[in-house]
Amino acid sequence: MAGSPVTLREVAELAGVHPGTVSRALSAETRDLVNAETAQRVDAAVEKLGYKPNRLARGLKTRRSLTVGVVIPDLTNPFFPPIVRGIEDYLDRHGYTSLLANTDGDAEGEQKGIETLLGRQVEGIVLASATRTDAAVAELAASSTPLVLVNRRVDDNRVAAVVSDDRKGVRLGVEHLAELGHETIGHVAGPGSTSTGRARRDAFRAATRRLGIEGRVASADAFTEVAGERAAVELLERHPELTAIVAGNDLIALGCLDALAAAGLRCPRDVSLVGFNDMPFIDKISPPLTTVHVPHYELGECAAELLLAQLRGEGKPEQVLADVSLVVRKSTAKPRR
Amino acid sequence: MAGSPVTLREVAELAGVHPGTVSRALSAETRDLVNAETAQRVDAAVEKLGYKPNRLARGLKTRRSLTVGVVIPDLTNPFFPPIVRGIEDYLDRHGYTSLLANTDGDAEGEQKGIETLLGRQVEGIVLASATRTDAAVAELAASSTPLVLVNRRVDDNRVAAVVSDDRKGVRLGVEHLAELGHETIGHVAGPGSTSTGRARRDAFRAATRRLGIEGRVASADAFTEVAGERAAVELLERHPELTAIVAGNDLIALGCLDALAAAGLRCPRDVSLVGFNDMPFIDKISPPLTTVHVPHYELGECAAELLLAQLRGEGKPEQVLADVSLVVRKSTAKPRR
DNA sequence: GTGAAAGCGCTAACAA
DNA sequence: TTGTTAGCGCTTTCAC
Repeated sequence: MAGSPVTLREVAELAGVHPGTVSRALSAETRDLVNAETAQRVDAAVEKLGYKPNRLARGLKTRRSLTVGVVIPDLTNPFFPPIVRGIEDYLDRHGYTSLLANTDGDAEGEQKGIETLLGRQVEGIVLASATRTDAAVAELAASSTPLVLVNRRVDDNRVAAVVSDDRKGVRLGVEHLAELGHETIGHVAGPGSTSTGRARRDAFRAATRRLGIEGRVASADAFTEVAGERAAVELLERHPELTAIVAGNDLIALGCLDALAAAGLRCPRDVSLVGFNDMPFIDKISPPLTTVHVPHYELGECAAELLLAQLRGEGKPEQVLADVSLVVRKSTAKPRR
Repeated sequence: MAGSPVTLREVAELAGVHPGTVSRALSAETRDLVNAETAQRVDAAVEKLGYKPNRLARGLKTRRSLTVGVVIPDLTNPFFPPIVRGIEDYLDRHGYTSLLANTDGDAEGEQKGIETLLGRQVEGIVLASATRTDAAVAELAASSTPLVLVNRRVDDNRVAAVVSDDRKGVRLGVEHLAELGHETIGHVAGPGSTSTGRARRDAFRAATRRLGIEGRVASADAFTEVAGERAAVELLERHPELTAIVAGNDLIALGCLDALAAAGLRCPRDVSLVGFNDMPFIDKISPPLTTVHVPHYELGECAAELLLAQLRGEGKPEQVLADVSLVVRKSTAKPRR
């Protein structure tokens, strides 16, 4: 059925015109440079032959691959697929394709991923794995490759980023807990090397202080369930008086749940728990997690939009803050008397 | 930092040799055709200039894009990311890259996705969205594009596929329930248009018959929670006597849980439930789901391996059956007296 | 409005 | 062992 691919040259022959003319007739921007009748003849030939332009060849000539790279820590972390789809759907609507790279959470993997993508002639990169002082990101930003960070940012705020409103999210969580009557609240922070880990921790400190609540902090060294559990165990040992925990994200919250269970504590009866992200399926766990909802898909779309704008040369790097909201489920309750 | 990309020509100039020689020196297969000393000079120039070969150009010449397409229903379905990573990791180790396409579950989306990928000059396709009589798949298979199906197969068994052992999985589930003492078991099947939906339903019928158990079947029209719930509601209404359900997959099992809750039934106290896939986080729900474990990641790796073998011209299309096992958690128990 | 010709960056015969 | 030449499939000046 496919045979060997039809080339533009063959279309030209069938239509009885020069290859250059076919090229012009087929490109939207140059189509009106060609006689309407000729253009139709070309269309007919294209149709008849089932011609599909070779994008590699086109890219070679135009020096545009119509491809962008997407760097994420790990596709199997359910947090990322919605972001990726947001990016891909947006790109798709604009004729672009994305290439994915997983870093598996380390700087080396990130560097390698970026290089692979660059070797594939991506025109720009959306990166979700940034650490606050990310060397690879700094290098990219210094180069001429358009770059947009998503979810996490770097300290240098000249690099474009679309992130969720960490400060507001945590504030909402703490306020919710305060309204329920909690007076001593713990926070299992994500790694301080990430903007999200740091910003949420700072926001936690600020919110508790403002509300006159006792805040206790422990740090997980990764946004994972096991790291969250370790930190939560420590937090609970040091501060058995706390009646609620705000977790650095949902995965860490899962770890907190493990730690609570291990300590013989029930959630929310003994300790209330608030997550961050509202990742897929987190409403199915037991107890359904009260968490800060982040519009993942839109985050991705927005990042893709910013990137394409940069590629078009429009608009300089920009920082976008996505709004968040608290979704109250069953992991929070009044503190036990 | 990046500047305008360094070309092979510039490397040649710096090394004082012909571009052709550089090309030879840089390709592993032809490297020994060139003087060791010259080769080193080339390496030095490459290093100095930070040369990165342009894969588009190479692909244009060699007619190999080193790219394969991956077609899945929806990346945000947590079932697929592990498969995709298995594919990508394998490809990566072999110098290939993958391009992703989401079909959103319909034939039209699939057709469109395939076309997009083909337009991107993919050398082959791994497809996870096949229906049993998939027209797009048939067309692809008839063409010369290497193709490997994963997870689901088509009725035509000449097309390569790596799928899980549906028959065994369901048998394990039914046997487990039988051992617990259940005598009337329901099955909420997935769509009969898919190989998995059909095979599991057939396996259910066979297993119940063999064990002398009453089997009751209802069909969901999609592998989703809502479709599963609808079918389960119907099943429960028609057969209130059943004490256990085998779901077509984990998402359908989630729907069954909803239906049970709506009917005021508790799991596993009133009705036991077995899923299929053991997808990420399904062990976190309430109650943790007893389900058939499928090695997703390995499925992906295996599919990628078969595809690359086809690309090398080795081995003809092959059918691979991945082994499964039952993982017993908390959603199954003895039937209530 | 269309043809001619050159060339994107690379590889692969063929010569030398 | 290395240089020469041609060309992958396409776009884009430049003439006509």
